[in-house]
Amino acid sequence: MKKTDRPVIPRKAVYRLSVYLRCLQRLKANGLRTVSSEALARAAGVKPTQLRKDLTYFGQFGTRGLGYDVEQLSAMISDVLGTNSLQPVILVGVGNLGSALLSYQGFEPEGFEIVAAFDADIKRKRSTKLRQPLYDMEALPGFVKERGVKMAVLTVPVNVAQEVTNQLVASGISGIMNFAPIMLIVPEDVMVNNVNLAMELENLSFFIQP
Amino acid sequence: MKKTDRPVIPRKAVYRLSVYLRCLQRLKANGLRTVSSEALARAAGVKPTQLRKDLTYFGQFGTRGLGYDVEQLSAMISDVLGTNSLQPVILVGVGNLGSALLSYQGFEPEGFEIVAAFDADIKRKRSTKLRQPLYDMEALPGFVKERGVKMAVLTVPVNVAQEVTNQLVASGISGIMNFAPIMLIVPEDVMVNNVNLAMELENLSFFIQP
DNA sequence: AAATGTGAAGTTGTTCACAGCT
DNA sequence: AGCTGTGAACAACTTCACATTT
Repeated sequence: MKKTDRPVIPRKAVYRLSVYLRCLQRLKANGLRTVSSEALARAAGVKPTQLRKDLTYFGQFGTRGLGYDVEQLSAMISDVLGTNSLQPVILVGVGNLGSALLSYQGFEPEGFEIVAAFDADIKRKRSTKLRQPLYDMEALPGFVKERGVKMAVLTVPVNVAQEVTNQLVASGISGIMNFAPIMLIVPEDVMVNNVNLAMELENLSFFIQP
Repeated sequence: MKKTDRPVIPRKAVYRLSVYLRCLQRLKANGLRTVSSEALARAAGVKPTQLRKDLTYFGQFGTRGLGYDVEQLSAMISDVLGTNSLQPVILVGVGNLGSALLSYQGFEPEGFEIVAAFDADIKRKRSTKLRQPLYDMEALPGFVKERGVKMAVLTVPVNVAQEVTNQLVASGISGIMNFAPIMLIVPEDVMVNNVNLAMELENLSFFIQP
């Protein structure tokens, strides 16, 4: 049986769902009750037809002649994305970037909470004052199982990234946001999202060249 | 005249170039001199044909029957990406995420240096000890011109993101790495790369749902 | 009349198959 | 013989055109 029981949905469409959700939140804050695909698409920076097509992957939510109910559409997107309830996330690798992300407070409002940090050498890292508890790697499997954590932020050095990933997978983690510049090898049912800030800059660098 | 005098290159191909470069650096560190498209592709997590196709956008760099020269291919990619020399980058918006990125030391080895930070209210932000000088927004145009800065990291609150973007563009910035969850409106010759960490988590969240 | 939902057409990006070097 | 380079086939994604609903 394939992983894709879900009617095949383009990954890009799911990304845009996140964008739409943010736009809807702003509209809601401005007191708007309904919005047309044209208006929402403009706010999201896409074509109206794309917005409508994206939504049809998940059902029908609009009213012809009228548009979409802001509240209702927000709710449905949150529901689809699984961000209706605060989801616990762990962070592994409390180095430079890791500590930076631990002190970043932008996840909570979006439905994610970094509930704990893990590192191979917790003594050396104690200096930094963190909001989250910091544990040794061996505490990982227990913590993940007990708290039912599904997602992890991986900010370890590249040379140990695969090894740590194996531990994460063995502990039951099924989603990894990977900051190490390496293609992690994971089982089919585990999802990896690669994020590389330097790479984003390189990409910019290329496209702005004279 | 179109912006695309450059033979149209898929943006994704440029991203992959960054991936290849990192793989090549590891190979070089391991003492390898040449590499086949198959080996490099495996390391990068893509198909060999895709790697070869990507490279042909920029020229011919391999030797048939032999493969690619690691050193030479690295050099050509760095050159294409414009990361041969250290590029100065500024950061605007020294809030939570902004300070986190300022303390992140992962850019320098990749060819980028955050040379200064800017904020609308530098007095309130003085508390944090930064490696980089912190200036008021009004110092921006002068600094950018004087130092020839081309790229900026934008980490201001979403409600002022567009306004600050306009200032950046007016000052001569042509590449923006935008962390605010909003589609910035910029002239055609300015490039924006959107990065949203919460969105990456949402995306993960969707795909790992049972 | 206004705006959604959607099959079909069009576009872009990926993979194949094999010709062409070394 | 081995491996790259590439036109052609294929697949994925986007846009169009318009039927459909309120």
